[in-house]
Amino acid sequence: MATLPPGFHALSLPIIQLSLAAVLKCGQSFRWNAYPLKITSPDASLPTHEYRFCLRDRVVCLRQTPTDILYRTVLPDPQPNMTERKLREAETLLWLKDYFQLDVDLALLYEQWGSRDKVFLRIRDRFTGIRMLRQDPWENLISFICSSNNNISRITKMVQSLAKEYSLPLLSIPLPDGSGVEETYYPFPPPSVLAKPGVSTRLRSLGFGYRAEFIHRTAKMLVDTHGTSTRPSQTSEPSELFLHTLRGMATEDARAELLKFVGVGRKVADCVLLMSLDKTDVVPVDTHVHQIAIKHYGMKGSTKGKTSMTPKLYEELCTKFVKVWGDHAGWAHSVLFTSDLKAFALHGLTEPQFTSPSPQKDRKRRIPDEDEMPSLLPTPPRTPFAYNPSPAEHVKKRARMRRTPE
DNA sequence: AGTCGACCTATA
DNA sequence: ATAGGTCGAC
Repeated sequence: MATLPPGFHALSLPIIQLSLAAVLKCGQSFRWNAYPLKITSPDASLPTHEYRFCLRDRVVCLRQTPTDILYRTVLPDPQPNMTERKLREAETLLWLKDYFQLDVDLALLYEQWGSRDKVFLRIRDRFTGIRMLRQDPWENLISFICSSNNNISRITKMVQSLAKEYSLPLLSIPLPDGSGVEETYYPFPPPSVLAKPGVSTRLRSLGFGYRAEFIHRTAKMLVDTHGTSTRPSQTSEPSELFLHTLRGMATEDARAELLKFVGVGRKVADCVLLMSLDKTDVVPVDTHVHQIAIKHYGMKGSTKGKTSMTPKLYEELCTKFVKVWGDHAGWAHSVLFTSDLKAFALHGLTEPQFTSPSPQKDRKRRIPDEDEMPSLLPTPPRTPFAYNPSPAEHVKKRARMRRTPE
């Protein structure tokens, strides 16, 4: 590290402990912005991106080198004096350590997961530095209410528009690419704001769909139960504090509390438990995780015909993964999940690049074969269950779809 | 107690 | 047709 960019401080941290690029865009938090930096020379020791996140009272900017996290605090005007700024910078450092849970030795966890699980061994070197964030429970809860029947890119748009619609702009600063264009940042709105009348109608018109009512009603439940104190503008509301207290509860009790909210089923509750309530062993099971379990961990089910996610099956999958990975099973799950996301992304990126005729005669949108889907590259062992003896129904449906080319 | 259809919307 | 599901009614 020769010189630090203006305003930045360095926190020594091997990239193996944290990969910002992987962690901030893998569907844990939906409110980080990533900006490419203009590259003058292809130097691997220089950051390629800047990442920004808007907290209640400041914007945190991050860059990463192989050996350090570079961080910078941006405060709204008027700019405080030097001693005050030092204080804020110290707060940001504390926030970083808490948010990224830097007390947890990720290299050690990877080693343990690898020794317990051969499947994990195959991917660990290609997906390093993927750790669980320690998010704010309120924001996390609302974000994952948005996640039902939804994909990451739309969830991201929804959460961002929620902040923009219901929070005042905190500050504006230029993009880091030197273009001079300014971007405005909005904090995540507190429960009292989303509990106000008319919110669900507005959210619907913003494209939240049936989740609009869930969000409004959940916010209302919280403020009706815990009240909304006259807050001196920059502190947490009672509802938010309540959600924080779930961290001190046993997993089952905390889960029971979360399940009381509308739009919160087992899957969403488990996401919140894992991502903001310190329940490191909780594995949120979705269709994707189910597929991974079938393909690589010998769980029953077919990789094609859709098996419905019954509560019983959900429990079975949970227990299975906890048995495989141990007390940080939820963390390990996140690594697997991210590697699988990457596998999908690769298909989107590499396929159109075949300029020369590929050996497979380019059918448009051909379905990837079983073996190329998983990110677990080096020949995944074909489990007895991975083969689906009767794909007939699926094939038939596809054939019919093709017949309407208009 | 399990199972089933509806639900907003965008995209492979 | 499905995306990291949940709700309400059998």
